[in-house]
Amino acid sequence: MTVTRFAPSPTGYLHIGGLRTALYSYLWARKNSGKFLLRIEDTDLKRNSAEAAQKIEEAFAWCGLKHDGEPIYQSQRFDLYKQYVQQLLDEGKAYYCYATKEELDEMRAAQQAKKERPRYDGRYRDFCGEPPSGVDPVVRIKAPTEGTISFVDGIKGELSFNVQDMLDDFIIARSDGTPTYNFVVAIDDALMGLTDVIRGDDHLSNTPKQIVVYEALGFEIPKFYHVPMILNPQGKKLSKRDGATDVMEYKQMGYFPEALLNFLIRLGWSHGDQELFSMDEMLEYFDPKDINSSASAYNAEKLLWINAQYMKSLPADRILNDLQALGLDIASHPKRELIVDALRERAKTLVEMKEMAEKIIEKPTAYDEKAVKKFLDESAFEILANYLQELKAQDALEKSEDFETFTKAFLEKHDLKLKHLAQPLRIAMVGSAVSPSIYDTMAIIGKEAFVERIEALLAYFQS
RNA sequence: GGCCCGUUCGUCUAGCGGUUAGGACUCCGGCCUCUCACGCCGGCAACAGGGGUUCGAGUCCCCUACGGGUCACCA
Repeated sequence: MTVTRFAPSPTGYLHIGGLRTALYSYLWARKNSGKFLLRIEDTDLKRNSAEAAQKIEEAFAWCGLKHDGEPIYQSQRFDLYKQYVQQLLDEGKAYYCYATKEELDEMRAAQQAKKERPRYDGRYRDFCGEPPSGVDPVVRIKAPTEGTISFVDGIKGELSFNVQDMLDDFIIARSDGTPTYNFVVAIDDALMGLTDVIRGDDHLSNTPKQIVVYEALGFEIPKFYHVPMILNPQGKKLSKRDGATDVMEYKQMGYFPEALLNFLIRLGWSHGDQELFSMDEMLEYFDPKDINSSASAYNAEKLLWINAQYMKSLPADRILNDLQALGLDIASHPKRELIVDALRERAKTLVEMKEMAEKIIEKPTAYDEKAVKKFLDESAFEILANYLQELKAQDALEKSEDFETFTKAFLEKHDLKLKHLAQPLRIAMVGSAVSPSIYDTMAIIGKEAFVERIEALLAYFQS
């Protein structure tokens, strides 16, 4: 069975790059009817964690990514890790190192002065004398001192690292007894039954270290996939300064989670020429072997376009629901579906749609000067006054078509073209020369309010 | 600096030895049209450079350049 995981360190929120690797892991597990697990890498006790984990769960929930089982917190498994440290100690595969930080700093400085790679020199590797007093030792693992460590990366292909310039006897337990990252990752991945480790390629050079741990402990080595990073539009590593990196910010900005996921899956992965993928299609087509081996730059315009595509196709009640969450209360508006359908081809985000809807629903508080100047002359007022009079005499105008029929009859009767009337009516309805179809706009506003708005416009310019 | 990974239009990408190098976003034209959008049609635009291998190279190999990652008692 395929088992994958997402293993963030608690940094406070779910990063958009994290979401992409999580999505890849999620898809691969689900596609193979396997398991997708969540593990919080909080071995550094100096950092927060409960709150950060909650943020990740929140973002997952918004995106519809479900992990299997309860999240695993490394901070709660220290006893377990200690057993493995002891096991390696007992088997002679690890040892206490009494070198102080100062000593190590000195050693590194000397190596760098000689233009050598900084690495632990193994001074306590075979030490069996009397330990220096007053030093809390760290535990180091005995890494191989020569040869190569090779593995096949599911994305990058066959990889081979020369032990001499990658490894040293790295620390697996700090002087306070807490275990370190590369040690616990290997243990947890093995114990959790991981078959496929999909992670950012910033971890690529950790992999040989983790393989050392797997081998020392006799665990089976999983398959690795190192996913290239997401770059900012300038081609540099994506950072907070590049705008929205927190997944939940996209919710605030009016994006659909489906669109964000669609955007992220296409960043570094493709299936022929297809751009839009439903979750079912993602599950059908996704395979980590098709992930690109080079980094890709974040492109906000493409995301906006994808969101617009979802805006056009998502069901109206779903969109209504999301608008409600953004504070637009039209759940009981009689024309709520018409509002969505009139705006879904114009608004690229929910926030935009909310603003556009408000512009129609609320009566205009001002009239756009340019539009007034361009479209409201004497004859326009006259036409508007006539239109108003006949409109008031009409009853039972309800649907867009009703307004259209009425308006066309009016135009024909007075031998006018629509262009004489459309823009003046728009200004009356929304205060500017831009709105959806005037008939839809009329229907949304309703006959009573429509009459009032024309009257208001005429009154405003009579004084 | 050592090691590792990478390099097709501005961006995301297709390509898996023989293509007029395809699609998408952006941008620019045009059409549609009650405005704005949407949609449709069209256009601009790329194989980092240099060596090989081969009848033939974007595709395979090497070098150079550039970009990224990583070298902690962080994860």
